Amino acid sequence: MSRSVTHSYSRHSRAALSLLGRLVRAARKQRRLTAQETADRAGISRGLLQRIEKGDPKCGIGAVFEVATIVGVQLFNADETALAGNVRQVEQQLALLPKSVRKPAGTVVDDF
Amino acid sequence: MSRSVTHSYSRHSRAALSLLGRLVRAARKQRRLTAQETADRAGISRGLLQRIEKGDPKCGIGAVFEVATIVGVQLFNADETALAGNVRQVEQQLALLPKSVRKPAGTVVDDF
DNA sequence: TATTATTGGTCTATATGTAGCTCATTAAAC
DNA sequence: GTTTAATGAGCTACATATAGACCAATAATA
Repeated sequence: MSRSVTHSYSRHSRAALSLLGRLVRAARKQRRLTAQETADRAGISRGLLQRIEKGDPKCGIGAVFEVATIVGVQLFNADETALAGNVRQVEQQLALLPKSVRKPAGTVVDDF
Repeated sequence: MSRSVTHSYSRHSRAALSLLGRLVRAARKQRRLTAQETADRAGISRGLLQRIEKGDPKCGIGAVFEVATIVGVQLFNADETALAGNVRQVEQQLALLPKSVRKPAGTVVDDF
């Protein structure tokens, strides 16, 4: 029962998903890696790799990032060390922000 | 039966996951958005948002990208129109590549 | 200080993602 | 032209991600 609620994704999200999938596919072929071979290296099934390259929103983000890493698609346009640095940077930035967000009093949705 | 095979992720993937989660959290607080409010807008549960901000690899990439979009975290350091352009660009790049990757004859793993 | 929205954690039931096959089609290598 | 690896798609069973509740601890406001 309880009919499945199909959620829709924003145009931006779909575009990003599609781009990432195509980037993976292009990078994989440029490196002359077989779908099966790539899937094996990533520890996933070939079917899942197909969905990833198709931009399926329901794929685990860990699997997607792993494949991207394997075929050499840079995430965040940042190399290895840059990532760690960014993490620390955002960490400090977070420390300055209040622990919990709380609406002052009568809060109108002034978000634009 | 069939004991669950726990797969491990590369350092790079984990770093990227962690960074994305922290970026989302920082961006959400800067915009003074409640966890519940953000989850509602993204059409997901508050629990899932918590996992996303924690960098859980098992979250659906669609949900992650949707949340990132909502709180204003740029994916690929590219704006809306740039994404569509990139998709077409990679599309053309793909058209030039062979349809299927096939190993010549005796193929040694010369990948580095 | 008192109040209470916000958050983090846990738990359960259900929906669904994933692996692991199968088969048909395609296209690279010979 | 022939061979056959590579791909795309579909299927089932199992593992698990997710929603949605709950509660306790925290911290922002008054």
